[in-house]
Amino acid sequence: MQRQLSTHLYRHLQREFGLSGSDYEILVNLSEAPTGRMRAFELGEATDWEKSRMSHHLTRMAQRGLVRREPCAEDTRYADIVLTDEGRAAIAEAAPYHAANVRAWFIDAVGKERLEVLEDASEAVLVALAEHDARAEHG
Amino acid sequence: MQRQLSTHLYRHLQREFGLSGSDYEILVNLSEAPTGRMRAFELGEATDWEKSRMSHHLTRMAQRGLVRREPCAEDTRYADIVLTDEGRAAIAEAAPYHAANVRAWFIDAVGKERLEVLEDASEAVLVALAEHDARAEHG
DNA sequence: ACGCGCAGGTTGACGCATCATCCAGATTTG
DNA sequence: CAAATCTGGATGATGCGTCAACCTGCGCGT
Repeated sequence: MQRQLSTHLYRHLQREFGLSGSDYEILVNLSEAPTGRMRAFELGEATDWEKSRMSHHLTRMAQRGLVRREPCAEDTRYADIVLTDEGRAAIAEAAPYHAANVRAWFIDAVGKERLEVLEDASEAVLVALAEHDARAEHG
Repeated sequence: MQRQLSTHLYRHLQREFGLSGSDYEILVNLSEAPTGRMRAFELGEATDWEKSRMSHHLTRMAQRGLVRREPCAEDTRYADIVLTDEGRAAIAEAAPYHAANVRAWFIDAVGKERLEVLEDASEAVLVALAEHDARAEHG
């Protein structure tokens, strides 16, 4: 089910707006940032991606003109990521439709009560994984 | 959560047994087939993959010696996919550990009651997607 | 003051997934 | 019977994600 849902969601984004799910995630985070600029590792925390994935993806998005790397004052060696006008336009156009799809296909289909159960279940799985990691580290 | 769980599951398979999640899925299906041989499109139905993904993946698995394409009696133009000894050994070794991980990290963590709710929810999402597809086709 | 570790980030190689396109043989249709 | 169509499948190009290796300054210990 998860696969089918993601496939539908991302296919829609791709066909209607030329954005991948990953593009969308980055653009949303950037557009929600008050200053409109973030460091790569902040995006990493927000999206929970590996740093190398982030770097590769930002490179590709920069080539398509959605995003720009801009030298960051105060921290010589690193760069800020900033939305281009094009990037801002893309997310503004896509977001309402994507949100509507998520609501129709997932949130409404699942319903409020089951959604709460699902949140608890997710939490429980994450706890189980964290416990396993903890054991692996010092075991 | 779904991403974290899959990552853990597949990382374990990869590191301990050198198998990807996709490899595993194919091997399980083949090893469960009474005759030990299946046509590619049967595997496609069982896994719900696109045909081109199947073809590419079988090519890679064949190169690694897990699987073999064997001309199929009765149906000249197509080929059966058969497990090699190596493939059978790989799945026999990996399956118990993988199943244990799925149980510990997912099934037990979620618990029986929540699991049932989750099944209903999945079903509801699939219905919503199917309805959308139906509308799109003749609309 | 200097060396060294480390956090943030980049790069290259590789495997994987999708799309579009093509192919052969079988089946329908005119 | 011939032409269009359908089915099962292969292939090439391209984008994505991971791993391993590497680079670069900052900060810490001595």
